[in-house]
Amino acid sequence: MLTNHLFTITTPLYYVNDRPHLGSCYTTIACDAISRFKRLEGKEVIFITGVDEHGQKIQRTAESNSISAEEHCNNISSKYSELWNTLNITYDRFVRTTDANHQNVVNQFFNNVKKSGDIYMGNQKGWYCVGCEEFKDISENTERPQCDIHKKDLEWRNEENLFFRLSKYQTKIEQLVTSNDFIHPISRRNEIIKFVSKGLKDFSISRVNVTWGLPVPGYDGHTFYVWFDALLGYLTATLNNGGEYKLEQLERSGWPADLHVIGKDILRFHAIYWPAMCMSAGIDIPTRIYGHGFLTREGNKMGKSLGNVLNPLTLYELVGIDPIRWYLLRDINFGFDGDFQNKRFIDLINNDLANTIGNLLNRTITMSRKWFNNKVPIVTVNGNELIKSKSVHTINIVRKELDRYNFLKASEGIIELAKQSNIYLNDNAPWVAIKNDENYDEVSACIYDVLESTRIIGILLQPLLPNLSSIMLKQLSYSPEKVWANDLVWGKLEQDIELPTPKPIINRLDTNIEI
RNA sequence: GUCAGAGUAGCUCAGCUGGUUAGAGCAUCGGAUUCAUAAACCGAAGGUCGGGAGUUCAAGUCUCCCCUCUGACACCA
Repeated sequence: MLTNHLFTITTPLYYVNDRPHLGSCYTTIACDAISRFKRLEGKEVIFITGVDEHGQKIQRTAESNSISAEEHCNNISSKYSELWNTLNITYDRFVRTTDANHQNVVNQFFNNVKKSGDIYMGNQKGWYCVGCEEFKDISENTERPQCDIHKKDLEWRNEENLFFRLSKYQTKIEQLVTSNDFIHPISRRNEIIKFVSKGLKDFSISRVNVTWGLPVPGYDGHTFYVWFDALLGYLTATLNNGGEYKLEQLERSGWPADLHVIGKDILRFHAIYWPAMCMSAGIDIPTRIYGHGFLTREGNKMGKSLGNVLNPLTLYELVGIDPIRWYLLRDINFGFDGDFQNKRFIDLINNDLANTIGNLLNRTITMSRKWFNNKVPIVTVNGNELIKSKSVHTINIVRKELDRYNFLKASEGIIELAKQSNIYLNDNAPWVAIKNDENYDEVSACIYDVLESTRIIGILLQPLLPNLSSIMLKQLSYSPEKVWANDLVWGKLEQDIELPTPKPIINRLDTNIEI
């Protein structure tokens, strides 16, 4: 397999403690946009997503709902896959850490790491919060410490755990994280560099009191802790291509991942633990880690306690997929935090999609049909070069920015072309010119130019708004190819072909709706 | 607490190595138009650039102090 034609991208494996929220949607939609872009650029993409299903927290949630952990995981996992299907996410693999094959991969990986001499038995002791399920960094001499979050007394625990020798990889990890392209965005890279420079400590990879997890081979009572379970899901998913689940098969299956897209909260584990683990297991390390920001709502954190969590499914049923994607991709600077604002959401959709782009398509097709026998005009004179050169310019910008995962800049470029096209129409006023027969050829050229720039807008929107894009192109009687290089050429719209009656490509949102 | 980043029009942000009247989009108001989803187009208003001091012929842009916010500071799925 020609690996340079492959592009492997992953979302995090979402923890199935609760149903999916807008944050996981954001990550997944970003990955979807990247995947679609890469495919359009001619790559063969392996788009991996999935769920992380083990751990005490899940066990406990299941218990509180009086169902088995398996049942709980099945419920929530299907909520995820169903949501991705509803949102038309083009994922190729959906991995569950409860898959039998996953255990197989985990065992192989663990054995490799063990052979490298990087596993040892140690003691994990400290103040432990049952609610948080973690050890707190509080001095041993503290009397009756409490958990800040749960306001409960902490328990002193001294637990036998297996450890991974992360400290051994200090130098290699330092080199890795300081290299230019490994961690994005740069602000986060600096945090990681600083963290690593303070010295890496070994970390525990097993738990003794958690039954809902994968057993560690050779160590009775131990189950793998999250990082030696969940992260390996990427490998399991990569190997899920009809072949054998052998680590030796990874390289010809699309590993290493070209891009792990994750939330900033788990950056350290992906940028430090994970590559060190891969080095130890003798497999290639991923090429790039991209930590994106979090979403707030009207300036506040989204959370159950505030009762302001935005349910993606509700939002979808209210406005459809295009507004959601447009808002997340065009308004949030990928890599930074974003704020979801009701008013801004509505303004953005109505302005960009309905008014600027939608109306451009509508008015241009209407004119073309009205004056050219329901068809695309036949051009006999050269049009103004302005819109053509503007289009070519926009194509370059959008491709360049998408290649950097800068959806915001790419979107702005597209909007700019739509604005220029609207201005071009207003400046040339073909509806005035057409009243004089002498201008017929000139008007043909003008309308064709704008139909063409609108087609290019439709093509460029494919990775960002696949649904809206396809509606636009259908109205322009244009069928795009799988790879967009040939579509992104001026003059591809056939002349003298029928144009159907245009319909609004998206309805304006009522400015009074509450999301 | 320590370190890092940020505080510029109502909102979201641009403003590279200091240099003429501080920019954009959205929101607001006005004009004009009708091909179009009362859309597009043109224009106006709107900022003592967090506060204070300093360097300089000149500071949003450099230095110092203060205030506010965000993030990191190891086991947070």
